Amino acid sequence: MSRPSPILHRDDPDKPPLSGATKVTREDWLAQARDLLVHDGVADVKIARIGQNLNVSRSSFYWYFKNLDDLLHALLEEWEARNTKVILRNCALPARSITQSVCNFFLCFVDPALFDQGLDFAVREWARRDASVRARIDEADQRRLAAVTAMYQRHGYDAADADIRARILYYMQLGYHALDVREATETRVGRIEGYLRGFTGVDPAPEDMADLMAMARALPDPAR
Amino acid sequence: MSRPSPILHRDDPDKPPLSGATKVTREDWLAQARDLLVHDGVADVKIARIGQNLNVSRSSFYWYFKNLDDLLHALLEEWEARNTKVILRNCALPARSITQSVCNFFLCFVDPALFDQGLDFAVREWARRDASVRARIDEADQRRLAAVTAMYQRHGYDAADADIRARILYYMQLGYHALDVREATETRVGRIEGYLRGFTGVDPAPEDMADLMAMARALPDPAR
DNA sequence: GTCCTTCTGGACAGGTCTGTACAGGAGGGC
DNA sequence: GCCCTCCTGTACAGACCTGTCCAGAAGGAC
Repeated sequence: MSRPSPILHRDDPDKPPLSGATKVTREDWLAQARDLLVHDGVADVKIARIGQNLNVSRSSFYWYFKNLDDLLHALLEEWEARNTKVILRNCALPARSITQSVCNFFLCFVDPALFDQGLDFAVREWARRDASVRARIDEADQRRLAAVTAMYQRHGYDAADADIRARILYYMQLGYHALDVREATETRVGRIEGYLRGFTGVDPAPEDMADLMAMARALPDPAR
Repeated sequence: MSRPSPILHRDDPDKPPLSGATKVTREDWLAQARDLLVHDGVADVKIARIGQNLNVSRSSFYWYFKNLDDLLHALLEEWEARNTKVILRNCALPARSITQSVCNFFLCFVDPALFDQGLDFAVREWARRDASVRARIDEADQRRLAAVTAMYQRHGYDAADADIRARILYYMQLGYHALDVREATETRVGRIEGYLRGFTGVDPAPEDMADLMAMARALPDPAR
């Protein structure tokens, strides 16, 4: 039931020691809150619970944040700054073929250090009951889709075709995560050539596949 | 902010009048709870709030249900009996071409009376923090994917190709809904030929497109 | 040492939610 | 009319969560 907590500032040897009566930092509160947001949903992000996880009383919270809304707003800023940026960057990466471009797109999602899928999904869920969050995620989706569409167009797809393919690729990637699919890397790699054909409409070039395989071998196994 | 509530038994002229001191039925409690589950998430399904919406006190709830868990469990049963069945049925429908089969698949999601997307999504969200729900949704996804795969295979796709295409189709459909996309029917219909080509790998036959267009015109506009 | 700033703990009031106990209202069968 | 069953309202105890107030602990500057 319990999962590994994010490392606290006070437990991290790489960070400067805390001075005074300080036990936790603003970042500690944020990290724990993000953890709760991702795993249990917005409704379960509670000051009391975060404080308990941090082993610190709630009054500490009110030193760093005005109230719960203030903290949630900060998490939203973080999400906005991070996830969309990664997709835009990877879609803009130079590539010798559409196959390689699509691989670049996939890379966002394969490396947990890049695109935070859990956070993205949690924010999406949050948006269902908060119109302002909804507006921000709509805008983010549009920017991401535009980037993917432009990627296809750079490889010669006409506007209409690029639009459709971008949607299939992006929606499918979200659906894949909506299912919370857990497959061994092996399984995923085995399927990928077929996916690539499906997404590009062309057979992947041998050199693209070779690059991909080399990359895949370097990745950790997400299945458990 | 407020949305139209489900029609209560007592307000529905088609249903038999309530007798005795009865003000609401078990189904009323369930319908309101489903509404909250879909729009606000499990965490916000509260007896107090449902009772308020029904204009009835909480003690009524405890007549029909043992406790909150009992009600949530009933919602889960309902979901399981409904959504998966529709997909299995539509995938098994006879069709003269893969294009028509894919259209049959789409039909599940286009008609809100068939597959309840909101409920499916809400259950998926719920599964993130409840292992038993997670197990049930995993099983449902497997059964659905198997049905889509079999559909492709019936039209001559080999096992590996059918598997990939089924996943692209199913994941993409979920992703589409994860985004909560709202497009005018016109827009969707305009894109559909491209989607069909993408999902089947073949050009849609004119007669299939004609059938599709006839059907599309009969549908209500989901955009607002 | 002394003061200052920064941060935390404990206590309090007020709100929401759950589950239980029990009295009573309103038809239906007789 | 009378009882019986079904259903609902009120009241209560207990859990949990929020936001505020204020005393005080623990380094840093001097």
